[in-house]
Amino acid sequence: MARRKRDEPAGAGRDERAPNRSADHAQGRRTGRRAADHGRYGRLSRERVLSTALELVDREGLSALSMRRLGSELGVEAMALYRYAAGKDALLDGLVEALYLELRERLDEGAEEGARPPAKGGAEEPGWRSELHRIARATYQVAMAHPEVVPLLATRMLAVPLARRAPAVLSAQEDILRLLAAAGLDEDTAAAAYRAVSAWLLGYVFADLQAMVDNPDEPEAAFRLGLYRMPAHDFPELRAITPALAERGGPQGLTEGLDAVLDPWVPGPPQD
Amino acid sequence: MARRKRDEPAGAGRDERAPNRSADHAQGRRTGRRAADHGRYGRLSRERVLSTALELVDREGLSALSMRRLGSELGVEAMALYRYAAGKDALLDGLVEALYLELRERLDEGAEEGARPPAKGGAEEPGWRSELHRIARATYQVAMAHPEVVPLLATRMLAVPLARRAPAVLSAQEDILRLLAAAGLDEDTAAAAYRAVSAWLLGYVFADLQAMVDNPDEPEAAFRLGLYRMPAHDFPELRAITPALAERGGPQGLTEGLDAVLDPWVPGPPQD
DNA sequence: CGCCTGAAATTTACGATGTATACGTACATT
DNA sequence: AATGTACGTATACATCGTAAATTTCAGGCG
Repeated sequence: MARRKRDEPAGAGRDERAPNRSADHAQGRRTGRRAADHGRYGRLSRERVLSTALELVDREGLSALSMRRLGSELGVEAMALYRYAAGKDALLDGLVEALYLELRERLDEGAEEGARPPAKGGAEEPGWRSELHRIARATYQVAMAHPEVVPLLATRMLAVPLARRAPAVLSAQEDILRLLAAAGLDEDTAAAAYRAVSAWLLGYVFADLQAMVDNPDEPEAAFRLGLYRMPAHDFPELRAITPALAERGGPQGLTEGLDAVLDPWVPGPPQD
Repeated sequence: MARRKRDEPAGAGRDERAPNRSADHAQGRRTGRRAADHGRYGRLSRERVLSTALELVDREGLSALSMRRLGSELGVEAMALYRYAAGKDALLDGLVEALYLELRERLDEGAEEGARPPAKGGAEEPGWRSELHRIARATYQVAMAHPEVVPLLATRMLAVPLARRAPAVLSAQEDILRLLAAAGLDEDTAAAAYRAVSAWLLGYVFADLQAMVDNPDEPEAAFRLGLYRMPAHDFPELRAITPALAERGGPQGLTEGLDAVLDPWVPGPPQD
């Protein structure tokens, strides 16, 4: 019962502080990397664990992510990872968090341009809608940059309750809610609109990533899509439209749909 | 090299024919169930495997589904399942297929009422929109009846290319496309509209199933949602709106949003 | 300097999982 | 009754997540 009194994992939970003291100094060099080596490239850290995991998943897919494999990728035994993520599930949640951190980065770096189109003529806020679009586009970009991680967005969203999500995740949701409030929506309407927005964002990303390609190396389009194996006369519409479905909707499809989805909830005209 | 010449798994692929000849007769009884017992309750079949798997997942969650566990649920060794599903992934695809079969059932049984509101006055088809709503509602019902399977809808959709999907899946998609064609959309518009519809359906279901409850047994609502663990002043909007978010949008939220999502693509007025 | 302490990473071990391969067995057809 | 074949079992293996104990390292203190 007197377990875990000392030797507690440092940042296994959602603790923000990094467990390495001098973050980037290539330390452990003093001894000339003699024994045990402490990982291939200096000490471990939650950040290093997560970013390496993200690279691995991007490169080889979700199923390639195992504790041992990630460990070896970091030059470390599997069990060493348990200091930085409480378990595999926590690691996956960490990947989701990493995506949201990247989203935040993307949003921040794109923030210093055309600071404010200083309110046209009416009493309408001009800012909130374009801000929402900006968020949507950035979300789309992040998702397309890490398609292998996208399933986790759905999976973990159904697994970890809102209140337990990483701050990076919550803050993205808070951003959207703030914009909806700026649009003048009262609390109940904002809740409905928020659900619509998040449903659309997620659904659109999934729809756009939908696996269409059956045989990637085939030069002929129809064969690439595997059309020949679709029962020809049973699904004529589907067969006819598959090539068009294989194109991506892109970010503008996202923002257009976003306006449409928002339309029932906001007072003003949708676009102009 | 000369492997698998005989003894091929019968229906492991997407083969439709059932491998048992007399489907429901409680066969194998002639010998008085002497030796080996052939499973606890008569022979195996793809249908039995899938429906048992579905029950198991509904009851204990996706992570409870393992080959051995499902085997023992059927009174059979794990390897026996490989005659009916080529592997675990194929089994998961089978679960998705089962959901679509249930969708089909639900649609068929609800079909014999108010056969046709016989075209009001104009040249507009009145039927396609309400049919789409019907499909949406049925989809919602199926998803809510099997929430543990819903993640698979996303996961497998990104994993198996359209042309390889089960007929039950394809036919559901074909249905939607047929309705869009009936609405007068040309091919390209129909493709865009179809993407919007499927994105919305999927996203809405996910949004509505989003895990909000942190501590189910708590009588106080705020505690049940885990609000106390959400950094209070960092996410004020989110915190204020969480209780409203905990309510489900329900099927009417789905159909309303569906109309909104469709609005940019269809010619006529949205509702009337 | 050498020791000590707590943190970081390793070692070892266990049970569970997916599945390849080989084998048995019962049934339907002849 | 013989036989071929569909169906299920038996055995085995590599890999997985992770609990527990152990070793190794870094740095503050005498």
